[in-house]
Amino acid sequence: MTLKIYNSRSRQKEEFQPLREGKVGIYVCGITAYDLCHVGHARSAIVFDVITRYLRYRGWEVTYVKNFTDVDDKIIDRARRENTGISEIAERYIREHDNDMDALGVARPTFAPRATENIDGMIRLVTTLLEKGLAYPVEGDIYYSVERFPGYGKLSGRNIEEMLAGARVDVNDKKRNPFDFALWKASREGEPWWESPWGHGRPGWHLECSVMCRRHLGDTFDIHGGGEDLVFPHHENEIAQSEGATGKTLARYWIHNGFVRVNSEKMSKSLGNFFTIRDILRQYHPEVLRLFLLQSHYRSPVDFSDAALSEARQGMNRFYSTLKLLKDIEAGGTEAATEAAEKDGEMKAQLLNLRERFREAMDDYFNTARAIRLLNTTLAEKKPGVSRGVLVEAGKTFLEIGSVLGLFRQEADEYLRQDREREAVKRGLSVAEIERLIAERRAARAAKMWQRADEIRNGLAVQGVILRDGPDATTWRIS
RNA sequence: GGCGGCAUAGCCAAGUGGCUAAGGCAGCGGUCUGCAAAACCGUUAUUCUCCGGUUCAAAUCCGGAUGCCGCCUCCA
Repeated sequence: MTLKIYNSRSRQKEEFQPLREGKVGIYVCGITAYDLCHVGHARSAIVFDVITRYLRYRGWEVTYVKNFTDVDDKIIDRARRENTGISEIAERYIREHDNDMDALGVARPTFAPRATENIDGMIRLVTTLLEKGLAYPVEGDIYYSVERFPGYGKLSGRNIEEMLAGARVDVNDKKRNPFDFALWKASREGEPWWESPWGHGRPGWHLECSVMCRRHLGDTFDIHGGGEDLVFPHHENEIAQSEGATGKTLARYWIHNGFVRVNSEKMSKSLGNFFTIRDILRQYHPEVLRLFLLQSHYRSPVDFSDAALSEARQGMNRFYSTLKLLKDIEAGGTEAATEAAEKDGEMKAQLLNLRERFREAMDDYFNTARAIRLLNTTLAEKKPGVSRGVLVEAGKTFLEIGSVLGLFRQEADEYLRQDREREAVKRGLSVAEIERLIAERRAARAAKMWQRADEIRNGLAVQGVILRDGPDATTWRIS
């Protein structure tokens, strides 16, 4: 069985064959550290987190590189506004980014290089491009000459003439062609600068990625990823720089994730329709956000809304309720499970099948939506008639698959407790008050005062508190 | 203006040539329960935006229409 990857470059699914036996190198464009990350960044991070987890699950040794852009116009602007240096700004938002990613359960990459740590490499690359006649200097700036690179546009499926015909290109008479882009910019007064053969200056945005991926992964590596919006011009320019300099293919497979939308529009800083990761994590468990995002295929757009998250929360509760049930069964606390039962064979087959079908789904260019459906389908398979041992095995299989998707990482009891407390707080309910009423109702029930008991339950139900009478205790959750 | 993507039930969403079109949420009926909840059983698209075409066979391929979105400027 082979893994199929949709390659943006060829616009079709291709069989994945790593360059080096048993190893995979993957580079993903990270963030520009000038503000808090929003749900769009979360999607990209989670998608590539799951991709690397799956590649590892499949047995490859993965080197995962994700960079930080820590010098850029926006960082400079922000530093100026806050009257501080760019490294303070970058440092702050890299830290915040890491906090958010940790909270989301996104594994740290193997390497997380920063642009400013690679200035020497960038200068060397620009020098090579100048020597090869692919770049030219103008007043301390160095531009890449897109016309000198024959393959320009091959990733995004454009050609220079067509784009020129479409107009809407910026006016800059320093450039020979409007699509030429800055490799190196002369620093103006008050801007950060580095010493270079062309005077004091700073790197253009695309340059860092060419340098950092090459440094960690070599001239040619397996997978290059990022958000859909990076296809043009960022990745196109990276190809021009890297392939122009080395004469070798930069990345063999290009993976681009689709956008998060809000009311059918792209979530973005400039539109102002974004939600930061931490805003969302105040309202929902990280795995709810994860489930929500992974329920769609990574290339499809996904519409973000509170209703959609709330729905994902229901799904997550269902999973964790089942995991709790399985755990209780393992602990021997539930009478339902027997030691051997007639449906064992069926369930075992189902579990074996689940692993296989999970792999099939993920092999089909990381179809997490299909994978999640499999979990749901398995959930629906009858528990009665299956023995304790097999149910315990089922729980383990779920956790195994969950570990690839980054789900079910928490103890079920703890998850459910946190969920109801979070939801109670969101609705302005007091946990202590709820529990007091439950105690009162229990007393009423013991005395068979059904009317009072129902009054309390209905009163709580109106506020969204659903009670569940168990054999020895009453538990509650928020609808 | 150029290039590209998407359209499947009340909502979300998989399926990209052939068994009865997955799954979730919501809804409805039932078992269970003091009443509930959970769980379980059953049920909810003769049909995939529309119109043509190819084929023995299409949600799936081709052409056209409509609608929505993205990239072309910083963007995950």
